[in-house]
Amino acid sequence: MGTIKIIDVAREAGVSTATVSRVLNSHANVDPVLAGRVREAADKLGYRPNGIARSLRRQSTDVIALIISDVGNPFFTAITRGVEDIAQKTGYSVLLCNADEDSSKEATYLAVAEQSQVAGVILSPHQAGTDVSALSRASIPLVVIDRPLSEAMDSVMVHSRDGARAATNHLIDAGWKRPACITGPEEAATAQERLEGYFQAVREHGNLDELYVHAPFRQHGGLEGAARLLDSDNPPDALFVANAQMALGVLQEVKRRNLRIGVDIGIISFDDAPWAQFVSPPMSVVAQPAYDIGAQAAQLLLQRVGGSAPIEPRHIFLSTTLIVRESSRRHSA
Amino acid sequence: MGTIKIIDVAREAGVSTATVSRVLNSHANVDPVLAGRVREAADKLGYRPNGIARSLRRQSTDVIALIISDVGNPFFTAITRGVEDIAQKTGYSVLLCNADEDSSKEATYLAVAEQSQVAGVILSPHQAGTDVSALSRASIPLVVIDRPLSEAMDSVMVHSRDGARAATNHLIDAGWKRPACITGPEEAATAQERLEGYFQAVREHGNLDELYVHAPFRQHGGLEGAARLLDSDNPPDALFVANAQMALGVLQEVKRRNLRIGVDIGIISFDDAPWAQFVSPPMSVVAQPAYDIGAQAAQLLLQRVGGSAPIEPRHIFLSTTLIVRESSRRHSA
DNA sequence: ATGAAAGCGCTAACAG
DNA sequence: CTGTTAGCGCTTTCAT
Repeated sequence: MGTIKIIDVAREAGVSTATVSRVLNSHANVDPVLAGRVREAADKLGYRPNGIARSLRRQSTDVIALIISDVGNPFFTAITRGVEDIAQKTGYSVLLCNADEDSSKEATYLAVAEQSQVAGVILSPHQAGTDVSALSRASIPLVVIDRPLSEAMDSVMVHSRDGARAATNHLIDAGWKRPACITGPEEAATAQERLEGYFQAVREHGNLDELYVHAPFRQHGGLEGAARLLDSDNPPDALFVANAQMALGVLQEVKRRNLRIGVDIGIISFDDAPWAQFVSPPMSVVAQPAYDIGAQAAQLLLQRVGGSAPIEPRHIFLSTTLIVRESSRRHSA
Repeated sequence: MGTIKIIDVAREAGVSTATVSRVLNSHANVDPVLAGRVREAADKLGYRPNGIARSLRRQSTDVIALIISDVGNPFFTAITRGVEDIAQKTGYSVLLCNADEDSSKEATYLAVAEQSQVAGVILSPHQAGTDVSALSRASIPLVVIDRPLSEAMDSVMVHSRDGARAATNHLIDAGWKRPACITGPEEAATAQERLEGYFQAVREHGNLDELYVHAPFRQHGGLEGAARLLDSDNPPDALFVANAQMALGVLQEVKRRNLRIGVDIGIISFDDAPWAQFVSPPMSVVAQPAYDIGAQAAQLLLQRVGGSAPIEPRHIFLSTTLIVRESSRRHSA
């Protein structure tokens, strides 16, 4: 049973393929009678349009690709919702690609996006150097989120550095004496920015050591980072952690060492994960407006797709919010 | 600057398009010299294959679609990793689609999958009645996960009922007198199964009331479910919660009411989310082998895609693991 | 081993 | 308002 194509419908309805195409795409100027016959025929035969052929001909599709760094990170899934909500309103489907903090997977998805001629892509680049030239050559609009790209592009970013600085300052104000920073891998711009924010705060307070480690943006990264820091000669008494997944690892290691959070050690992390207020003690965090990042990025992208956007790249910056809960407070033992 | 196509490369290299195609697809029997010229030309012109055209001609693609019920649910993101790891090994890309517990979004993605002729799809159907006939008509292999479909299909499922029964029994054995169940929406088979498991346990113990509510598989669902149950005349003293996101909502409501977990109320939930051991007190759970579900599903699918699968649908059943932590233990006040 | 040429299924000029 | 037809860019027989 070969698939039914437009010509089969045409024959069944006694019209030309052009007419079939017209009614199926609800073009104007089609005799209602013929239209009826066509729809009937299509129904009867169970005709299903071939999207590939259509795309090839039209040179366009109505899907956008969202390439995120890690599906396991609630920050990115929240972004996803923002993108989906906006895209759906406009009739676009969003295909999610999990680059998994891996440049080669990212490159694969970028290639898939390019070769399947998606209408546009939203990307959180693994590194600033990520090569997106294929997209521009194919004139596929791109908006960059979370991490900047060396090339100028529409983007929506967060003032990570300020958030990190605020977090660290909060730790110091709360009475902790040796705050340290567990940040992401060196190649990640957000990791650097958060580290810089930490540096700023520490320097503002003078005579404080700069204590930090780089580690993967994952639970095990947080665990390892905490272990390294805590094993050092003059260990920190407070930790600023660069993302929620790492924070879980930190919790794990802190628990293993039987350290009392709020007494032996203070903790604050980036990202207000759904669980943050339920861990013990409730985790203080620097919340990012994840949903908005997604929504705004989608808006920017859809404007470009629709052609209603200026030539120059636009940059949107969003701010973080410091949410103080318990893990960062200091109580004497 | 029109896009470079295969014929441009052919001209540049002084060969036919057929030859270009052959070297680019590393077919055998190509003169190394010509092959070199072709590659050089392609490089020089910056040729990028058009995947759409290729797919149209080949009538196939190398991407599989994974349609999940909710990206925000760590259970599904863990499945995603399993699928990705297997797919990648075989050279397939996986496109993730978030149906968001919504039949119409699900239908949209099913249509996208069909029309873009993905090699196969892995789906966690929103309802048993989800219409996948379009896929079969297009002979796109499908494997169903998590929730069954009325049609016979390759599937990988979990013995939810047994897990639920074990969880409830554990609650009873721990000394709780009025265990209740907060399960998902009625249309979700997993919600029903978990409820049935709860019923089984309760009935095995005789003279226990059957206390339960249906609610969305989300945090707010858990919150609302807990509120309704706790507001009833003769409220439960223990809660079996049907998924991790709901459990967060339960925690929220329980906290709001200042109920002491382990004293005033016992809790156990489905799914061992990354945060489960860090909430206060550590959450007892029924763990599902999420990664394996994904990996096995991908294996099943890839066999069909490769044609190396029997005609009859295969069904894989995986078991849950009861992990007792603190939230389900009972201490006198 | 290479090239010519026929489409894959659809849409959009262009004619009528 | 409808039909004819020329491709979209690529792969793959079929000849040579």
